[in-house]
Amino acid sequence: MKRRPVKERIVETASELFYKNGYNRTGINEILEKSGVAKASMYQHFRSKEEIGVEYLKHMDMEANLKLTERINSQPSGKAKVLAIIEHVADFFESDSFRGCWSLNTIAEISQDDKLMMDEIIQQKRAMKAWVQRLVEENLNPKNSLETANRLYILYEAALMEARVFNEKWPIETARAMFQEVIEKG
Amino acid sequence: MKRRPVKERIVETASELFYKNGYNRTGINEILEKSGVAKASMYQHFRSKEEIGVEYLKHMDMEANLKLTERINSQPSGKAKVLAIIEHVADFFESDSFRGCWSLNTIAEISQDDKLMMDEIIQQKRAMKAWVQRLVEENLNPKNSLETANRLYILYEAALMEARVFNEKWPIETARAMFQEVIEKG
DNA sequence: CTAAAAGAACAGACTTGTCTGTTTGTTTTT
DNA sequence: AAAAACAAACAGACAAGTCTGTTCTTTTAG
Repeated sequence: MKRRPVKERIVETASELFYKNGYNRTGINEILEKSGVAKASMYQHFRSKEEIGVEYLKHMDMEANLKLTERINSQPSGKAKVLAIIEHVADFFESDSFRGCWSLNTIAEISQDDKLMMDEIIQQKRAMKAWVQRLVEENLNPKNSLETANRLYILYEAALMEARVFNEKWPIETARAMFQEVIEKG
Repeated sequence: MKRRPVKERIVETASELFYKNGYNRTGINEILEKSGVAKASMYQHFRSKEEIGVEYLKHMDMEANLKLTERINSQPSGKAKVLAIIEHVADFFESDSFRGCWSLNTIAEISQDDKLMMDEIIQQKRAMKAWVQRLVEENLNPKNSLETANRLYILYEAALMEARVFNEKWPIETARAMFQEVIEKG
């Protein structure tokens, strides 16, 4: 049986551990043990832990974007496609590994000087905000698409964050109700 | 000149450092240097770093609650008192040390097993949510005070979080606008 | 078809530094 | 003189990253 490439194994193992236990609380050695990769091999692919951290952020982002895309594609054009954002959060919450937003978790841990990771996080947040705005423009007819997108975006973020903090579902329900009103009025 | 009590000096120094640089990235020794306290003295007052962490959370909470109380008291009864919550966030954002919510920053860093700190954080969040609900009940006449409070609460949290992530003011403005609509409709 | 060469990946000891927390003993304050 | 605070060495765990050498797999050449 052939094992998967080293780089993939590292990123996947690191992603699990970073997301579950945090970036700072997860050591290189633990990642190496769990992924069955030798240290020297790892440092062939990554110059530093921070580089693995960036790949972790990208990996999580990609997976989430795939799922969100599916959710959106499964809906007819119009309001339903926008609402899919909140349904996506609800799905995410139901998964047993749910620990909120990887970006927000990570940003709280690292130094502002960790440029590589900071830039990736900000970029992901801006991309998500832009995505929401695109969805709004394509599926709603709001007077002010930026304002509408801003509202939906902070509701999305709040749902994700608060569901994690309380480990309860109500923030998602609350956000969903507000989402619907913003969409209706749009 | 008489110095302030050791315990206070530690909590205040730790609070600055924990909030600015993060809990995990701030070592005991740095706190001791900056506060001018000897290690042995410190361990007379605290059994562990985690205990200092709890005091940090309480300290930040108290300071913020004082300011929010002032803000609320300076407003006439009615909608203005509820809106004071968002004005409080705006104030907080303007302060140059602003780094978002200390609780949410900390929860991302620590293990779920750190009972002392986790409990303090959850308790603070529940207390804030209860405070919002009390304000709603005393100053508005909503059909459903819990639902209204939930909405205002997640908007408050979103404003705090997103203003920090982007280091931009728009999330607060967006939240303020939504706040007003929730209040009007209530 | 086989054997040598090359390139990955593996194993793990080691360096350097950081961290929390302990201990012992001295100085300051009250 | 008793209590509090100080100073500094120490212990032990753990971190990231380096280095040496071994094993396995694939490529290449005769």
